[in-house]
Amino acid sequence: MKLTSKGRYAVTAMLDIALNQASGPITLSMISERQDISLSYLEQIFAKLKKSDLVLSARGPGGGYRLSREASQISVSQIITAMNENMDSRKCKGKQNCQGGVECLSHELWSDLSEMIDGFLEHISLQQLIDKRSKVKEIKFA
Amino acid sequence: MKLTSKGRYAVTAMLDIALNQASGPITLSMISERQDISLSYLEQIFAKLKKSDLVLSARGPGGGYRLSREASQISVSQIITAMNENMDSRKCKGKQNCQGGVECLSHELWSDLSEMIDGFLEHISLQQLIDKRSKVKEIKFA
DNA sequence: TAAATCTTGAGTGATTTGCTGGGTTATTGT
DNA sequence: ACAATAACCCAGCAAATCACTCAAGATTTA
Repeated sequence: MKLTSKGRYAVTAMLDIALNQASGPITLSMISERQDISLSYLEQIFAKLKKSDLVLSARGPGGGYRLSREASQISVSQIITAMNENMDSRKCKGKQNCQGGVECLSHELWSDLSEMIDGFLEHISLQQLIDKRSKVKEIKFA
Repeated sequence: MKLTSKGRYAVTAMLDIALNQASGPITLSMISERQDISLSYLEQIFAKLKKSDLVLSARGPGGGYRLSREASQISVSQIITAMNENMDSRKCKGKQNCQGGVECLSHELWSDLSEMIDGFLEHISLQQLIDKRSKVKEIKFA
């Protein structure tokens, strides 16, 4: 789980589509103007979004991008994960004496935390971000 | 809220101290060996950790670092925030027609999300990571 | 055919990453 | 006093990543 500005751009772009796709497919030019993200950078981002089946594309005039499914069925976690396809999480490579011993504990704890963050973002969909702005802030922990 | 490998290193190092400081201050050399992080990089990281008052240092023989307070009083959020001191979050700079209009909505939604992630990590302390490994995985959402 | 749009790829300056290497202070034990 | 230990400090540096530009196709619509 990595949370960079690239992921932010991706979520922003997906939100833009969710908010505007009622009137038809959204072109990258529109997103570029509205969200102030360069066209070519959007192209890179959407190549990954499409690879992960989060958007559908249509070429030619009148074409553009649409969400591949309802906004309620797309989680923030899925979008961010799509950006870091080459996940590292190499655990203990490069260290010989790290076979489940105490040295490795911190690594395991970190990957637990990473899973927790991922699980948290898995519960937040685009639709939730849009609809329940005030509500979603009140998420509490057991 | 930015979640990079630097933050991971910092959390790992803090966990290492929490797990080992019973026998006295922990030197960076020890962390370097145990966690396989270069000494100089640790120095950079601990400069920030100290600046944020998350650790105490003692020089000379027998010196090293200790947590500035109990592990239960140090949240993951605090550690990660200490790494990205120069937080950007520039919202809508560089765009004229973005004065609370529809164009800005995605930005607001993202910063809501960012707050949510931060709030989530604020609820997770080093001690929780260590103690309640199985328990903490069962955090549920309202 | 012409225009719109996605698709692909090469390249680029700026920044960050993670590290090397050199020091300087402050503290401790002998 | 002296030497060893350790935190501190700083300059640089290759590699990676970031965010972007530019250019050229490929596909669809009108």
